[in-house]
Amino acid sequence: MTINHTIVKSQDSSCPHDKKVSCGNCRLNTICLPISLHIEDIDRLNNIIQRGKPLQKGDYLYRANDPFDSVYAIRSGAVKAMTISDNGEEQVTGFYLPGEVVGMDGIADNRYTNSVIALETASVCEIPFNRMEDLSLQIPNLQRHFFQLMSREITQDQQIITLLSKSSAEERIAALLLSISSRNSRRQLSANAFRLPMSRTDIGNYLGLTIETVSRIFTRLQKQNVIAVDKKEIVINNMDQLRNIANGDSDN
Amino acid sequence: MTINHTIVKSQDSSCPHDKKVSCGNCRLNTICLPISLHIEDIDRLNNIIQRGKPLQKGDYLYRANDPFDSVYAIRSGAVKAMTISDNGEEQVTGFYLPGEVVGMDGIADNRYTNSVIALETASVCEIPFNRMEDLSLQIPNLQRHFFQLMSREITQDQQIITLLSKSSAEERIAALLLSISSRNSRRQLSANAFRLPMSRTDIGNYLGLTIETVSRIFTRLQKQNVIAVDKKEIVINNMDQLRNIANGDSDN
DNA sequence: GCGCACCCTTGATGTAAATCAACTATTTAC
DNA sequence: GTAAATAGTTGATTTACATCAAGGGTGCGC
Repeated sequence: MTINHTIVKSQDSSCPHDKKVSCGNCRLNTICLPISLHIEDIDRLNNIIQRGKPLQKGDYLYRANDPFDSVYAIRSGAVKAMTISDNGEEQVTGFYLPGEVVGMDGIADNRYTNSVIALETASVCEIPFNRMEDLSLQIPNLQRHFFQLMSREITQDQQIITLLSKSSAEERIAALLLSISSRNSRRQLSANAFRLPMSRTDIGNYLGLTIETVSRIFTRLQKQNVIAVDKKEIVINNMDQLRNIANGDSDN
Repeated sequence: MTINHTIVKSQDSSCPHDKKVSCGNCRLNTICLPISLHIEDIDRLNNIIQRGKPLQKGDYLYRANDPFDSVYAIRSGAVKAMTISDNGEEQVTGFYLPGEVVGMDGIADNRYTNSVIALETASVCEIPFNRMEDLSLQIPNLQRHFFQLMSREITQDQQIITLLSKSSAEERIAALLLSISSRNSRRQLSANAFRLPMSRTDIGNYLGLTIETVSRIFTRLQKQNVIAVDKKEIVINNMDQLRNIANGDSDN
């Protein structure tokens, strides 16, 4: 466990020497920070960020109804956010990969509405929100950046709404694979071969499908030679066709 | 037309004398402004807001891909937001009633991702976003307020995701009716009797259902004596049962 | 190294909502 | 005021996915 955790960290975090991790030398900073931030501003932001909070698979980063005080940038690994509805059913509301920021649902009512759980060993940068707000008053670019982050979360959620409202099971799966692919390539990882950090159950829950349907779609896409599936390892063999499928202009 | 428009305005806007409408005397200001704002701050906000832009039914407030520069508070009437996906299908992403703020999807990329269309005669308060940002640097409560507004949009979108992912047609319709009911009551209007501003087509599109299904569910709920439907007029006869249905603990 | 649990796959059957179709009511247009 | 278009309802049929059921892999604990 500890070994595995260390390995992940040294592979994925911005710097092999843990104590020295800072926003200034983090290779994810083009994703998670405003590009236009001055060096001295990055330092000021870096000073309010708390690190060294590695999560093991299944650990909660926070739980729904916990009092809100921070948002978190994922530094390595992956997490899922989920809500529990009145009747006790879980709904996965998102997957968050390195460079992405989670927790903004908590701002509205000063309580998180989601719980966030590590899908694998993960490390995060905690950004205390009050301090970030104060700093935003002095660094307009930072204020703008957080407005943009939240706006992007809104537009992404609306894309999921469209997916759930209008798309077939096959289209949903294809869209999820493309989303992960493009987020990987933004982090300079392969767009064509990657490991899914989440289970089939999580995928089904997120996309409004049963686990059986998810499994069948993976099998079908593999038979069509669009992807190759080996457990959680995915290879996209035909990106164009996968895009066609996601867009519903499939030829079947 | 003009007559109808004038009537709506004098009924629904904060002040019968149009020129004198201001945030300070608007009866929606507890909904759309931070409660803790000082009077002089309200004036400063009021000064950047642009009014007198009444929309007729079917008018666009803005279109997807228009450059973003403002968010809009609905003053009277109702609007819908919708996106058009790659394959040309429309998806209604939200309905906005008086006191609610639309347009925050545009912040992320400086372009609106949604189009916003009036469902009936509607007037709006335009809030130029750059000026609001500048003002936010001086009024921390205003900055916080916008973070909260956007956070609330996120949590609401996530509720829709859950609805689409997990709920039956009947549950979806019940949830929409309850949502409109509670938003009406927040504006001191009846929670039990109201007029739906949107068509069956819009409802179906929003909830991921066909128009036929929407119609059948309305009929069914009426037969169960949960609601009474007359065209767009809705009366909720049994609020508790409607809530039960929305929560999926229905007795059928 | 064996057993148990969990995750995933595959097949058979059921069902809620979509689609297809016909009709009525309401609004818009001339 | 009548015609045409638009919006909504209701019924018959189809279908995509859920559900039910069984079995296979893989990994973890002892």
